[in-house]
Amino acid sequence: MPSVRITLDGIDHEIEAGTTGLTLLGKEKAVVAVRVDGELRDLHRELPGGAAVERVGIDTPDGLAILRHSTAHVLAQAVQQVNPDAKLGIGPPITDGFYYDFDVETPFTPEQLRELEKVMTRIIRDGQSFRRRVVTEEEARAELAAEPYKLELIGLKGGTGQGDTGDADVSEVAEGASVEVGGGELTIYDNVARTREGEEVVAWKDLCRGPHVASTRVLGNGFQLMRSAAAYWRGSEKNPQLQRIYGTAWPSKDELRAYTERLAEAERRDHRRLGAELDLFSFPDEIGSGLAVFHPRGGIIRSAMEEYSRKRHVEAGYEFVYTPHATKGRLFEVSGHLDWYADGMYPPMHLDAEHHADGSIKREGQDYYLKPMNCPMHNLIFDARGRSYRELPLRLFEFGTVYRYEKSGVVHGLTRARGFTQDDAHIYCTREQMRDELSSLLTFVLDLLKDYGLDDFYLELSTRNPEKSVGDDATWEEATETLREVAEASGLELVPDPGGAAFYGPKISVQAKDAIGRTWQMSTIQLDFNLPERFDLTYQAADGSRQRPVMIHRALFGSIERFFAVLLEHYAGAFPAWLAPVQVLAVPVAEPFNDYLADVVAQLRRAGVRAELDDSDDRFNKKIRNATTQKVPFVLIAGGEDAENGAVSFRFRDGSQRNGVPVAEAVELVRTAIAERTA
RNA sequence: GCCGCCUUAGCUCAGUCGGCAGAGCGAUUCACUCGUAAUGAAUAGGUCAAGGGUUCGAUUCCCUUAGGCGGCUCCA
Repeated sequence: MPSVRITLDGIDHEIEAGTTGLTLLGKEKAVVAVRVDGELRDLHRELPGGAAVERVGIDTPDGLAILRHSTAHVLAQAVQQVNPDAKLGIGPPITDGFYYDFDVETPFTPEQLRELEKVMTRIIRDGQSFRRRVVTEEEARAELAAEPYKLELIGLKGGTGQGDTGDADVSEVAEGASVEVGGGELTIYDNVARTREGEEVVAWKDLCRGPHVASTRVLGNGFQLMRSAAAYWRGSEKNPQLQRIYGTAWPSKDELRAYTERLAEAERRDHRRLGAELDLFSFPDEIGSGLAVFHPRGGIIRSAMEEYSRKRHVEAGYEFVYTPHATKGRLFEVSGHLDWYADGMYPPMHLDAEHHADGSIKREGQDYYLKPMNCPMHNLIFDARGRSYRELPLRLFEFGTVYRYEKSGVVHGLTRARGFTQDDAHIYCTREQMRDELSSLLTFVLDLLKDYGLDDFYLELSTRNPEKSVGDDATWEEATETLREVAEASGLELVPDPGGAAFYGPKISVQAKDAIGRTWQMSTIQLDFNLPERFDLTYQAADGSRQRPVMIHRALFGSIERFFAVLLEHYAGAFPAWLAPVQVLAVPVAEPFNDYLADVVAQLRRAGVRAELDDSDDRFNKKIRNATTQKVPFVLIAGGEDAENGAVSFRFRDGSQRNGVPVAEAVELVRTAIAERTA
């Protein structure tokens, strides 16, 4: 056999011509594929001479994607084994798992998922190998004649590229924008099983770019089917819905367990659950879907959040305004909202129409709308009188409540509500001021978010969607570039979001990671040259000319309700003392010390602390337990020993204690922790 | 809006293959109460989401509506 040279992870190797990844690396169980000159390949394929070969470990992002994608294939095989009439959609890997879409007569039931898991386990134990085979378009069409969706994918790419999503960008596929057109050749993967006689048979096949793990055995350590749901074919609601099965897959059972534990933790932190447990807010059916009421405890947290924000905004030179919740439609015609977002607005209330007895119109009525955004009203404040360049930047701030008619299926607790309050500001400035204003604004935003306890950020730059926008290219270009420069100067990671901008201008959004690693879109900063134009806003410049201001839209929390939910989940309900609804709970060791502690509570309240005394009939240990489940930051305990010494004992939220603290010192300790937001 | 699932006491959930409904926590009352996560007992609390249909009889089966949950689409 002639030999060829390759490099393996940078080290020179001499191998026999025709050696596959499997022969070379088959003993290394953690290697699921190789990267040959930068391209991911199956272990079954030959390693070409001169190639730079790298191991792809099962724990790497690529390795996990391959593992999950292969598991998706096994799922599809299982589905078709149970139900040969099921037609295949696509089955890509996604974060932490995979899905596969099927066209089936009836949706999958949870029982069927358990059954499918068993069938999958049998396939996996069977040790089938994934074998890649290049086919022509004609061959693919012939072999997949019974798979209409696969045929559609073949047709989509004009005969080149790949069919299944492979490692395709899932979001692209979901949007149906571009089923990946990579590869240049069509491939089918055969799942080859071996009979007892040692004969190889093709158990199943699927159009797919791959790559795949070498054998189904690799998948046996940690997969689970999670749920089923409907999904539109190629992500468009104009298309039929397929039945999607979601699954997860991991290299080991421990990792699978860690993942399910992570899900359980997220569920325990769910703001809807904590909101009820801690008596913070609710969504009464009587009011309507997506419209929250805040209970006293939630209310005090919210007001503490708002109060601190207000203070910081005053310091940063914002002025406070108030605007109504409803307006005549004309305002949103001028702004363009009715052109772009009428569907997302509550329908109009038609008011003031009068009719003659014969039904003819005596007076035309007016359409009034609940406001979905505050900016048009702020523009009217700007325009209420002539403005001078000396007033700029003019920063108008409002906790402005807006109403958006969210579709029924998308309403989700406080994070996606139909009525919510934005911490909304609009900054009017000159073009010259714009850059400085934006960069100080970004600093302000990040500093403030940090004060609320979030500190892991990245930025997203949302750029123009030509289908949904107003204004000319040059203006958009200038606005976008300015934002980009400011974002890049921050030193934070900047992720592009093409087409994600609002109709009037591009935006930077701040994405924050919470305590368990989920990211949330928080603040948005949008640069807008268009609304000032539409509202014909002007100021008088130093030379006496009339100039058009630039407008910056910004919200830090986005929506207070949503930010509340994010913090609630971030802290798992254990708010820092400055936000906690009850900051101190005083617990007497026994009834005779109620009065003593009542006096301590009174002192705390005088110091501005939200303190309560637990003088219920519960026994001492039960009171401690109650304080713990309510996640009170400071529990103050007093019994005979403390009372004699004019002291109290602390029990902190982590269970630690500090006993015999003189009352004055205790009050000071609590007061300081709250004022400095340190506990 | 679309698909699926769900709705039983304030909360979390049992249960009835169609025959006037149960637990734990919580609440109320009484008794108990001395050092860091559950004292005991009693009591109250439900048109089994709403409306319609099938049936001798419906919380249970069917239909409609509302609300919730999980996805999809959407998210200015």
